[in-house]
Amino acid sequence: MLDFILLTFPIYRTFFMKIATYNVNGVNGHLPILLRWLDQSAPDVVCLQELKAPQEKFPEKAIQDAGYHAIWHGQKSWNGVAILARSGTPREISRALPGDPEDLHSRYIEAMVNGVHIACLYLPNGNPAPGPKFDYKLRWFDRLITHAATLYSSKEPVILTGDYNVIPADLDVYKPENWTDDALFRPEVRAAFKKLTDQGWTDAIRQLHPDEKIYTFWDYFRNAYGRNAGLRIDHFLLNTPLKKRLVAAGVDRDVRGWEKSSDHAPVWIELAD
DNA sequence: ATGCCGTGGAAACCACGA
Repeated sequence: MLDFILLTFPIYRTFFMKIATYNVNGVNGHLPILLRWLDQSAPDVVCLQELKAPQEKFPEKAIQDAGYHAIWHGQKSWNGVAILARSGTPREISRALPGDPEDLHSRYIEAMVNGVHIACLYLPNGNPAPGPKFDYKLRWFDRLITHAATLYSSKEPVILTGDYNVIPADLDVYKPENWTDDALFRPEVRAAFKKLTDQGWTDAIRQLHPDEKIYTFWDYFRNAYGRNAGLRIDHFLLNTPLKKRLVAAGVDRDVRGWEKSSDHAPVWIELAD
């Protein structure tokens, strides 16, 4: 009943902040999808990954016209992350994950938005494993764990969100036995995710939906979406001050079914003010 | 089980994604 009231009368929605993460798989290639989703879902804050655009080719005007201020860290061809906010330009804190000045991938951006400290991340895929790409993934994960410990101890509201390229548990993959050797599911990677969450972070989706099969990614081929052969790899981690404010979390699953969609679907949470 | 699809950039194929 409370849900009915809150969702039915728009005025009540203003008491909540809706924050989303979306791996767009090409911010220009999938711009129409992004704009359609922004219009329909109207999140207050959005973290984007896989812009696949250099700094100067981010579609700033279209994003502005949709009602969002943005900061972004682009890169030619690959990676690229952004934070969008309705309320004003996010106050940027960092655009690199500390710990390796040699790492030039655009996979991390951090900002203050509406009093919340938000880290938007795109963790390396890591395939094939084993190999140099998998090593890079594990090193990147180590740096994230180190930095997350610092953020966690700050006591201010903190969100770590984005595409983690991690399947945390059997429940998060349509057929676990097919993924045992994959860089998204290997024991080292799941252990790293556990080490991170053991700092005290709350996995928002699992907090509110502990037993539900929920996916955020479906492969483009083999009719993966039609068969619901998906993975849950896009996550929201919240620190203790925000855990108490978490009122809803979900996946805009239908977006993945739109013509010319990204292979990921947007994930969102709602926080009480 | 598999890059069978899709993006971006360079070159009319290749790297990369998960």
